[in-house]
Formats: sequence, C-alpha cells, structure tokens
Amino acid sequence: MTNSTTDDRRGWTQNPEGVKRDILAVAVSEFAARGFSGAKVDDIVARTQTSKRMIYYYFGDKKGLYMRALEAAYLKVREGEAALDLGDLPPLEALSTLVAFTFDHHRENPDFIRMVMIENIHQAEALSASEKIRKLNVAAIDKLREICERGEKEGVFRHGLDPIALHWQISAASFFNVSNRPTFSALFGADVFTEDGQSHLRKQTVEAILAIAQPEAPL
Amino acid sequence: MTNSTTDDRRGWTQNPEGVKRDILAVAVSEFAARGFSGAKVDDIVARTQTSKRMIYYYFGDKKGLYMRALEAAYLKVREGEAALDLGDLPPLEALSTLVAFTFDHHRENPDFIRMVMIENIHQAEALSASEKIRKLNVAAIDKLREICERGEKEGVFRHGLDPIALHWQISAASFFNVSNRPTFSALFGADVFTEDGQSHLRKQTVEAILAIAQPEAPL
DNA sequence: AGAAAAATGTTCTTGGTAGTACATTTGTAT
DNA sequence: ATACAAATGTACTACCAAGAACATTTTTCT
Repeated sequence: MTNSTTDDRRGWTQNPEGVKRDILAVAVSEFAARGFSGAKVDDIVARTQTSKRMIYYYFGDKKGLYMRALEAAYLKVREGEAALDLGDLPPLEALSTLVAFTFDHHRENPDFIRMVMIENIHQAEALSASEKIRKLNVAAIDKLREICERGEKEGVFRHGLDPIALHWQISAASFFNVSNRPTFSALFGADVFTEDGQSHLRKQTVEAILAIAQPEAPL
Repeated sequence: MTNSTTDDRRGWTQNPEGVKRDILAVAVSEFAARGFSGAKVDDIVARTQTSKRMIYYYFGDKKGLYMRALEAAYLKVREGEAALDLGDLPPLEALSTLVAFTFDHHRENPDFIRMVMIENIHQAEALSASEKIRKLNVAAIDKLREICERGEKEGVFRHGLDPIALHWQISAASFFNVSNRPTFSALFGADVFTEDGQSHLRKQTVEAILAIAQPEAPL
C-alpha cells in the first residue's frame, strides 16, 4: 500500500507525494496572489511543512514550480467542469445551464482566474509550453460544440454558429467578473458584486448568450 | 514662454516636464509589460534619456512611479473616449456605436488594459488611492447613463435598466478580448483574433448588448 | 554678479532573494 | 546487514535591484 493519496506526515516519515502536493497548493495560492515575480520562494516555503530544499529538489527552479502550479490550477478547474452533465437537456436549456454554471464556477475558483491573468501578463509563455494544459482544453470546448450542433440541427440555433466564438463570449463575462472585481468595484461601487447583483449579472449574461445563439428575431 | 509642452532636449538643457513625460511613457510600457515587481527601475531608466536619479527625484520611489504611470494610462484612454460624440443618435444606434467603439478602443490601448490587469492582481490598491482616477471614471459612465434614460423614455429599452451592469457587460467583452488574448489563442487558436474574427466578435457583442437592453421579445 | 534653488550626473550601499553545497536520515533491494 | 538510492535538513553564497550619498551644473531671482 502506498501513501500517495493520504496527506498525513506524522512525525518524521518520508512522504514525497505529500510534500509535492503541499508545495503545489501553497505555490498556486502565492503565485495567484502576487504574480510570478511578486511571489517569493521563501514565502511559499514558509507556508509549507517542508523546506526550500524540497522545492528545488522536486521542481528545479522557480519557473518549474510556477509551471506545475499552473497545471495544477487548470487540472482542478477542468475537473470541476467535467462534473457537469447536460447530456439529455435540450440545446437551449443545455446552453443556459452551461453559461450559468461557468459563471458560478469561475467565481468559485478565483485562484485559477488569477493564475490565468498572470499567465496573460506573461504572454502565456508557460501555458504554451504545457502539452498537458492544451489537451485539457480541447476537451473543455467539446461540450459546447456538441450543444451547438444539436441546436443547429433542431433549428433553435442559428446556422454557422462558431463554438469557439461562443466560448469566448461565455468566458469573457465569467472571467471578467472575477478578474476585474477589484478595479471595477473601486470605480463603480460593489453593488454588482453583492449576491443580488451577481444573480442579476448571471441572468443577464445567460440572456445575452442565448440571444446570439438563437436565430435573429425578425424586426 | 515655457517649454512645458515641447519635448526637445537638445544638447544639455534642463527640461523637467520633458523628463517626467519621458519617464512616465517608458514606465507605463514597462509596468504594462512586466507587472509591478517584474518591471525593474534600471530597465525603465535604460529606455529613457535620463538617469535613475531623476526617477527618485520626481516620483519618490517605485510605487510612486507606478501610481503616476497608472494615472497617465487612465488619463490617456479616457481622453480618447471623451472624443466620442453620440449626442444626437437615437438610443439604439447610440448604444451600438458605443459598444463597437469601446471594443475597438480597448484593442487600440493594450498597455492600458495590461495596467488594469496588473492593478487587479494587486487588489486595485493604487487605483483606490488615486482620487484623480476615480473622478475620471464617474464621467465615463455618464454617457451610458444618458443613453439608458433616453432609451427607456422612448420605450426602446427595458425598464429599470442598470447602466452600471450594462457597462460591466460592455467592459467584460472589450476587456477580455485584449487581456486574455495570449491564453485564449494558445488554447483555442488565433482565428478569433484575425481581422475577420474580430469583426465577427464585435458584431456579436453589439448584438448581445442590444438584446439585454431591449425589451424582451415575446415568446 | 552672486546667491539660492532646481535639476541632473555618478557612485555606493544595503537588503532581499534565487539558487547551491554539504550533511544526514529514511527507505529499499540484495 | 549492508549498500545504495531517495528524501530531507541546515547553512551558505552570489547577485540583483531599490534606493541613498555625494557632487555638479543650470536656471532664476535680486
């Protein structure tokens, strides 16, 4: 029996997997909070059960750690998404469910959002280098593609609907809602981030997405 | 006659305003490119006509410089927005013009977008401290508020339309389009960022915004 | 002209931070 | 049990980068 899934490090037993997970969890949180240069290896290690030595032992250098942290963040979030099943819902409901779910899911994963923000600041350098992440995301859009196809076939969606453009729209709203909360609320007040404000935005976003998916209303 | 508006520093004449502007311009670009901790004062100064000494002379410290750079970025962008006049357009056209304009304007000011991204990483700390910026932005939303009021009165917009929520929607699309380009194109291809892709998104975004502004279509 | 103030150049210092060297302990295979 | 490998602890180094000290030049004001 291996201890690779349990997290206990009673006393002073070796626990490589546990150590790695410990480091990664803290690293995600620190990188997300302060960015790549802003995060300090010493600060990360301070929040850890282990020593700086282990970071370099397992991850090589700060960049290596960052990369693995990014992968971990993506992995966790995409796992959460995969849990959503809308197989037998009719296209319209499937789409609005997906939008509302994405909106909420992003809100629940602010660290992931922040990692992506940081990655964008750095021109997606690490992300581009990660085969692992790219594979994850191809799958992420399949669900949406399938909805589009069904909707088109049934005539409830417009023809030639581009799933990637639609995904862009869904992501834009859901992402911005988390990423820009600090500046937006500083400038325009926090009303839209109250519970009521957020349900309103969620509903509004669903409506907006449905509008561009459905055939244009005749004037 | 003062030399505060001209930028020439022939030979070795003093030119405080020119020096400040020189530094600020480079600072915006560097901070936008590398973030607060990522940007190095020495790198900034290297791209400047002046010396490190002057940065500390005029801006106190790195944070002071960052703050002024942020203000400069906001100022420039809001000036560009103010140039847009849609006073006599009917509400629907005014709104779609505003959306399309914002979409394009953000694209044309990537450094501004990146400064805001960085500010969001840092919880809008500097922005909150800047009276100057907050004032600018109150004005930014007036235009939209006025459109909403007219549209409501004329019955072409739904009742109780919240200008701030609408601004959120417009910003989300326009901002995300620039901020997340690196990761989005790394994951899903660059098609949506070609000229054709962008016009499609712009049109789609206008349509989405109009849909949530107009009265709901009867089923 | 001369003094004071503003603006700029040059050099140095000090703290922080990524990464390393060296030593030791724990687990595993023969 | 012993040797070897994997995992971990502790102390150190080297450098980078923010900011300061000190010196000089330009401008302005009387």
